Amino acid sequence: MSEIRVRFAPSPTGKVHIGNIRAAIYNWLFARHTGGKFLLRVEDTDLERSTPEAIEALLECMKWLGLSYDEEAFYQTKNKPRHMEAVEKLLASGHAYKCERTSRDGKTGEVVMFKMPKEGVIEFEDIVKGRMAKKAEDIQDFAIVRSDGSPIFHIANVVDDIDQRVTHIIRGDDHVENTFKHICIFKALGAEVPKYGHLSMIVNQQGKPYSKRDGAAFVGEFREAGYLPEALFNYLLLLGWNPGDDREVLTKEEMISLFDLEKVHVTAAKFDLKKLQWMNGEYIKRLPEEVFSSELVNRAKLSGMVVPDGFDLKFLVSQLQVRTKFLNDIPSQVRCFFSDDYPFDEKAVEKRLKKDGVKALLLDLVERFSKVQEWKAPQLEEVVKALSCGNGMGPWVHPIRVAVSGRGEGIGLFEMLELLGREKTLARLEKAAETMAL
RNA sequence: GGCCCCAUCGUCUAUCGGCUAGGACACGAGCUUUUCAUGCUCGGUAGAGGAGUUCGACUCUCCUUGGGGCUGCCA
Repeated sequence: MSEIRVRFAPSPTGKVHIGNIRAAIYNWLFARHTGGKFLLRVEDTDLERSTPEAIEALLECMKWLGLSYDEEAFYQTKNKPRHMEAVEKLLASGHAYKCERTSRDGKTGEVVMFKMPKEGVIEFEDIVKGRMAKKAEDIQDFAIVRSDGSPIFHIANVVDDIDQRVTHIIRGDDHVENTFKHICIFKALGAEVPKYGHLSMIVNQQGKPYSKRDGAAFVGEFREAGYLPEALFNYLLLLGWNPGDDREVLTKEEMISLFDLEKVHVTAAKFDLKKLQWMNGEYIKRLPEEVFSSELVNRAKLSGMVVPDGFDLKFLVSQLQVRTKFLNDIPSQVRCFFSDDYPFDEKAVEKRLKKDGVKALLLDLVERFSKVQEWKAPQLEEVVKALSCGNGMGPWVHPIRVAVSGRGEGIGLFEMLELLGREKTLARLEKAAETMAL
């Protein structure tokens, strides 16, 4: 058995759809699992959209997800001579013919048509869908060369697959019907027909193909929203495949060794953002502390913040990492630590500070906190505990939090105060008492 | 219209004829006697409908219904 070779063949349009990248993921895993080659073919025949920028974006996206490809990237436009060579061959052997035609959008001219067999059944064993069959008579002859002389997808795709010696074509479900046509081209060209595996589509809640109207649909958008590539990769993989047991968060090694194309689902899967979000949180939790830490510093910097001298970053990280679902949430979570210019959440202020007695309470706390010997979370907690007389600390905790951080949520309150330090804490409590509390 | 494909909790799914139908997300309740989380415990919700094959069907067959794909000088 010869080497397994699969390919990912996107048209670079600037944005990579999640359905498309899932096909790439499956191809990649299949290649890595079998020890075969994962090839990249850029189907750049649409000169309008296939700009260098679009190609760059595509490569960047694959790199981000860790979809490393073998050999050199193959550019479809560069293979045009071979496409036309194949067309000549088909013309010569009677598998194709020229004919005058008018296209849907009114173009008239001579095109080359592929001649479908008029009888018999075209069949193939789809690795994910099983036996597929279609009567040849149900498929019309179809164009393979435009009136302007350029080769059409069907012929280009098949010839490229022959030239790249692709053994397994793993692609979206929307290509099943094309497969019957393509098989005929392979045969007419005297080439070996590759194996096929068609992947179901990712659909929205209504069961329609998932598109940008349904939310983030392109890889770049998930990246910008603060998703980790590993989380997106893992989630997309699970949309139509599972290892056969209850494991869901998998390492790349596990994915590679467990992946089985035959166990990929035939049915369309609905995209569930909530589960992806959960998955992302799982990956953030698993991030090495120093990686999360530098990510935090970077994002703070990008938002115009600097870590103050002597700040206990490690402590902040330990508190923040478990509760971060999106890397993008980091700036708003750390602002109150790195800057005195932090925004106040209207609702939180209204609910916690604009209440009778809060002003007196905050001033009282300033008194009590200023007497604390050691500025550490447990000691600070003692102060509030004493005030609450063993009842819930809620009435004290909430106003303090809003006063010192501007928000109704965040890391543990006393850890927060410890990180802020005595000086800032007291100043902020006082200021809130003066300016906002009743 | 024609052709092809599909059908288990709200969602992703396990089950390759023996099921008291399991897990995860989401949701609800509780605990961790401070928020928000994390963690843990508990809970509800599923086999589209109808025939058949079989001792036995969610699993096999057929029909109905529902959904999707394709039907381009797009890819």
